[in-house]
Amino acid sequence: ENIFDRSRMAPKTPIKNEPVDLSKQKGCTPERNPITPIKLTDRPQPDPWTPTANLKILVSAASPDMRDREKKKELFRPIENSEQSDPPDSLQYDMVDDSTVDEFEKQRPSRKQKSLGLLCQKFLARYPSYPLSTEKTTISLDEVASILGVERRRIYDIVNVLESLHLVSRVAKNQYCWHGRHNLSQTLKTLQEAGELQYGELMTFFQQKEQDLEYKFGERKKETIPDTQDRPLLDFSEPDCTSASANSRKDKSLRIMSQKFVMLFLVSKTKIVTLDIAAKILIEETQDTVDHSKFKTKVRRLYDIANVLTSLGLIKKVHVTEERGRKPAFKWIGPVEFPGKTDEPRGHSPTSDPLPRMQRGVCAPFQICATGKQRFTRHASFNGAQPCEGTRRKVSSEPNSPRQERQDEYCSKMINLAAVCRQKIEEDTGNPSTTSPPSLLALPGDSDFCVNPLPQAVFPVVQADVPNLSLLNGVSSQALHPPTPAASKTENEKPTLLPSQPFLCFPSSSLFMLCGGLQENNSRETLPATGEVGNRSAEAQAAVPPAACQKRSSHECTSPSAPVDEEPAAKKQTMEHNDVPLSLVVPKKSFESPKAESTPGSGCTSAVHLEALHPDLASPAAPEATHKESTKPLDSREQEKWSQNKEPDEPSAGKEHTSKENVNQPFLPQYLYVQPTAGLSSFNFLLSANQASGAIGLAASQLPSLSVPCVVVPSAALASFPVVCSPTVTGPLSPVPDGSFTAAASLNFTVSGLASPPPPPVFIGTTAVVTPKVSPAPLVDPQQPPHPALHLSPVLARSCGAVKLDSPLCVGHPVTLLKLQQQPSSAPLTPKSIRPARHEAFFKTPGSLGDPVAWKKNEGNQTRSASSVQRRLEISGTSPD
DNA sequence: CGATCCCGCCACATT
DNA sequence: AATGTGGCGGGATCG
Repeated sequence: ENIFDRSRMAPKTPIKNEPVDLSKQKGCTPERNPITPIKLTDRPQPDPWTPTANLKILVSAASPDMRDREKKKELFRPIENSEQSDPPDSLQYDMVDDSTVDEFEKQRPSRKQKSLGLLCQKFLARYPSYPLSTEKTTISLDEVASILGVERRRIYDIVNVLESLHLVSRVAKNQYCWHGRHNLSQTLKTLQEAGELQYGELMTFFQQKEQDLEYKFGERKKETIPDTQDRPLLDFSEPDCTSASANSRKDKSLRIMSQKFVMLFLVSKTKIVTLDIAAKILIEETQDTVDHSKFKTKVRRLYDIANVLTSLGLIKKVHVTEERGRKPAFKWIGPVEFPGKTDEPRGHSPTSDPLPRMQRGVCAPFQICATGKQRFTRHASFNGAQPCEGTRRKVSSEPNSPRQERQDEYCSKMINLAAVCRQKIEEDTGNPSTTSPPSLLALPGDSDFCVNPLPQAVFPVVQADVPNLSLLNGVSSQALHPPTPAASKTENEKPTLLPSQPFLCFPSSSLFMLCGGLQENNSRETLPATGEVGNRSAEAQAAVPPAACQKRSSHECTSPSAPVDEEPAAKKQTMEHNDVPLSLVVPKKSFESPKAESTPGSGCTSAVHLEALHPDLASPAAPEATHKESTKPLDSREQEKWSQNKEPDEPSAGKEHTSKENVNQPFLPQYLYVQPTAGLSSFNFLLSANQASGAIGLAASQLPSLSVPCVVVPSAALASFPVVCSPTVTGPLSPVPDGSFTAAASLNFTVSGLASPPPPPVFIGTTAVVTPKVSPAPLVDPQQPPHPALHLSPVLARSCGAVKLDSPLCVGHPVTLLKLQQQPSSAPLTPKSIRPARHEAFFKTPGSLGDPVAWKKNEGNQTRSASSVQRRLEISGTSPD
């Protein structure tokens, strides 16, 4: 029947006249209904039992004219209900009862009948799970709403979730395109990958924590990255390439939330996620304070999402009994493996690039990049991610180290994160547009960065991991790539598929540690210099309200930070506590806390956060590359990259600096990301922790531009990408004076000329090291083993079970270590210290780093602006393809 | 009484 | 300005 409707659905003219309507109206006259909630509507109409008839009517109603929801609701609703439970209940009110009604009525409303889950089922029932490719089904929201007898609002809830899984995509104003589940596995796969990056550790942490801590080691699964962010990496949906913009608003948090929620399941070993944990994890930001209310709201939304997912047969409700008692939870009952790829036991298969094929044809949300068409989406949530075609640069530093591969990925991830962060920041600051606004920035460089992977070292080991990376890369790339490559000429970029990676987001907060290492914060001061350097950046700075930044920082600092010192213990405790809604904290706390300490000097304590990222190990490229190549029409450049990746061996990259030896040791590459706080808002820096201390300051002068350890990104312009850098060796920490550091950095920047003329967006220095304060001494405290672990990048974690322990921490709050930890942390830092942990060091540490990373920016800015337009256009564009 | 989550106000975006 | 979207949370139901 539905189908029927559909066919007809076309806007027929409203038939209002039809008999039915009349009856309805009668029954439902608004007057009464409005007030009395219930059911009047229901069965008021006597008429037709034939559902179809009703449908028709409804449909007609749906037509634009009708749009009144009220009417519709009332009218329509009945239909569905009637079908199901026919009893038209309605009525107790006599009036209503037309002929048949009578007794049945009462039941009506049970809430359940109106539940979103049921509604969703009805909705899904209308469309084939696996529609023929040929037929494209469009869904009219109005129509559906009327048919199902609900308000549109509810349909949005459903559609948003479906959209997050790409079962549908928005085509136009009130219209969605039904894709069915063809792409579902792909989407899930993508989400899984992204999820591992984002939440892997977290989940592990939580879950384990509950159960045993021990295995952690063993597992490999999720160790990856700390969740730092929440961003929707996946937004594949639209990779608006250019746009980036997007996003401005809060866009679809429901959609994003939905993806994240799904990721949680996919990442979870048990495949069971409790609501409270999900809520905690999903509450992004610094939640600290987490208001109870916020938590509550989050949970409510999760129920909405869960209802839809349940209807899709992807999850089911269960209860978990834990210490505290039984908690509501959901279990994933959907596919675990995803076809497209080969899965490996562990996980990823080489095929990482899932996207390509399918998507293109269809409305496919994701991909696009290649074609450049993409666009549907509205939100650009990830813009940040966008890759950029424009320009990327690589900086290479270290070529040879075996680990480079990882680095690449790592870099890419970072990049992604940065993008995300940027967005976030924007949002936070309230300056939504920050990025975009600056037209100036528009230059490619500004917005996004891309990393180039170095070709280099490869370890056998890596392979295992690789898959993930690759996947990620693929994804990210997709997302990233802007359709038009704009002018980047520089190196090769990959059009779409770069191996780029997923992104990590850094919280707005200031500092992060990536991949373990020490770090320091500082920077603020330095920032200015950089700012100057970057012309645009400067502007950007101006634009960006420092205040905002600070504000944020302050918040963070203050509230959440609280417990710092006792990280370990405290954390654990907290973890355990978590019941409280607020609990989110746990992770974050640790997070912040460290920073607090660390920053002491630096002005804002709050500002600095550290996080560890782990680079992915795997050399992503190979498998992917092949696939991709075949699949997409990538540019030669991409291929080049690929090739490089594939053949990591070659050192061709030539990077200078790092000594391989150093490299060899698997350090974790550490980066520091400094948020621009106060005045500096404009730039973000990343420093590699690893490098020798001196490096930074000295380096500047000494080092060639490339070598620069730090990266500065103009925050404003870029939108805040935070980061990125190549790690190098760890260095002892010399405390480098910030100022000096800065200077150096700035110099490099300039010198390097990296900055593309336009904006000097980003760069990465590899070599240098910065580690100021901490004593590098690797004294590790025996006692604090954990910390070290923390430092380790997630990667390590993977590789090493040991690390894992900490991982939780890491995940959540990698940061902490910083100050306090020093020792401990330091330990990790030092290669030696690291060593212990790393079994498979290579993976873990990208340490060697030298990755050449290239960043690119996109022109995104401009593009972004177009959002609305894009939406519409997008589709059209794609379709042709 | 806690778990669920319907309902729809209302802000913001798009037309 | 009208309409589309969708965040959000009060408060009703369910169990």
